[in-house]
Amino acid sequence: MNNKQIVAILNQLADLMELSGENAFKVQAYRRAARTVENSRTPIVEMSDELEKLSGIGKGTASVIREIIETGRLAQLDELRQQLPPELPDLLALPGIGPKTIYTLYKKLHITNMVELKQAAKQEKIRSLAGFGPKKEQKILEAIEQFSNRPKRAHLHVAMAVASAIRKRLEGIAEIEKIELAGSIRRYKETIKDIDFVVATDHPVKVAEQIANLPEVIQIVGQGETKVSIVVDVEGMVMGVDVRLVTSDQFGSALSHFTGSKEFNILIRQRAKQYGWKVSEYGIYDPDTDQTMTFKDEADFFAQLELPFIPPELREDRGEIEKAELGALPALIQLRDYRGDLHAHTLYSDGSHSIKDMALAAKAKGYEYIAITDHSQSLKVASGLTVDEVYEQWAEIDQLNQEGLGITILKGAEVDILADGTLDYPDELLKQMDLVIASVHTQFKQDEETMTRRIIKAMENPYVNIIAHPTGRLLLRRDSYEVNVDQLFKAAQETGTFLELNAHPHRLDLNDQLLKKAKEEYGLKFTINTDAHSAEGYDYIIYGIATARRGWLEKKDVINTYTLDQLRTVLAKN
DNA sequence: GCCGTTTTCGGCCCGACTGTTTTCAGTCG
Repeated sequence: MNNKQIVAILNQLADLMELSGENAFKVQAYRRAARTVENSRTPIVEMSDELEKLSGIGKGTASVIREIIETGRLAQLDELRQQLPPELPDLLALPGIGPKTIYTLYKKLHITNMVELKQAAKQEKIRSLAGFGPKKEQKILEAIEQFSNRPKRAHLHVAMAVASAIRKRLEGIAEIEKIELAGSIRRYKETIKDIDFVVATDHPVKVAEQIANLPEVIQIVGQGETKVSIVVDVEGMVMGVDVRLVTSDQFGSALSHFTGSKEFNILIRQRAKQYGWKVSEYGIYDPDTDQTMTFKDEADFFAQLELPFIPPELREDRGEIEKAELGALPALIQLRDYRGDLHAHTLYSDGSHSIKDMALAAKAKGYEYIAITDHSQSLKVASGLTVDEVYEQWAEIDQLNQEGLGITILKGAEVDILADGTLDYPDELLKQMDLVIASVHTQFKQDEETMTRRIIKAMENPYVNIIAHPTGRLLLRRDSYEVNVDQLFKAAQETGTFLELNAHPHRLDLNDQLLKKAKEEYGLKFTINTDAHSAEGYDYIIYGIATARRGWLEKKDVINTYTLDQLRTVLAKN
């Protein structure tokens, strides 16, 4: 029973309790406990005796968790499952429909799934219930309609593209004084549901009207004096956008409020409470003086609570407030610290530019070095290189380095880790490379033990420097393969292997939480690479840096910040 | 169910918006 499984059971319990009309705070307590387990450094199984020490876990939840650990199930949950129709929780996914509504519909009209709900709404059975009316009924029908074709979560780079198009529009509205991105996109979360902006203006109604009339708008979800919610279509990318309208005096507190995360905001409010104050998007209210303090800048808002500026990427309730209080926030890595990309493909395999073009593009970014790492021979779909082709490529690299392009090109390869953990090139070839990346591209379905052993075996090869995209996930498309990350991190530590943070917005692998864990518990160093398949691919580095920051990484944790000499030293593994 | 520099009871983050209501409940972020 791992932490993830325990989290899933606790959350299911919370969902079902909520649906059966249970006290909302009780539900919240289980959700909070689930969160604590999720963020726990050690496997919960190993600390069964001291569960009550964890914040948010008391006697009740502790015994629930113990039951899960010992029996693998939870009687309370099984009971709720018996009482409630199995498809009822699915209805929670409908926008605008919450647990209270679902519970009432179930109790009064015996609605148990989406089909029955649609039928009841169409037959106008819902409007007669107390607290319901024709509009609510209509909303339910629309929610079901939109459910299948509403905007889904988007990859970060897609959301960024939409955001920048909308930002340009906002910049054209005369009454707007200041614009800032907020919400999860400002925190660089790996996928984005909708885009938040905070805008300063003295004419909110006028501004709201102009925003609602932008050419990209395909739906107006809501429009008030403080907020416009729209759905936009930017070159086929459909996303929800919320624009919050405040005065420039309120901008600082509003920006913090709408940047979140939700959990971070709760901690901020609790902190304000210690001073006897109340925090809202409009400022900090002091009941003693009946005054609301306002803040033009976010930093001033934090300062009022005796906190330094906390970078948005850290605002996730992972200990950042505690560290900020002590003045011990990490000095997060920045884009300007980055000296070169160590994972790039060319025309030799499945890239779309030549070695020279890739090198010159890297130079144009201000890089000092770049590693060419095309695929290895068995990966036929990506035109992996035979041994002979590798030698050909090296001749070209030698030639270019001799010509002197103003950037050093390193000889490398992204070598497949075969199903049994052996590598796709002989050691004789690997040992001549400046750096060797190893990665899994096949046989994703292996069980955890096999997969873990497979990757560790590759790390044990004396010539392997880097494991690329270590968990193999594809965001919004494919879960990571089964692998024991603790064993992986331990092996990386013992063999001196660097784990990659793959910056491609479909991957971002390792993710933020694993980076933090690997750094804090195993003291690992990392490499951030874009896995560029074209010159434009280098641009994704911003997502790699942002994810590293979310993982609390500093300059010293990332070998791409090293000078060429320092880099060569750490790559000379043996 | 959790928690305590307001400490073992009575709170639990706060406000906007919507739809149902003549004062509020549900949902969302």
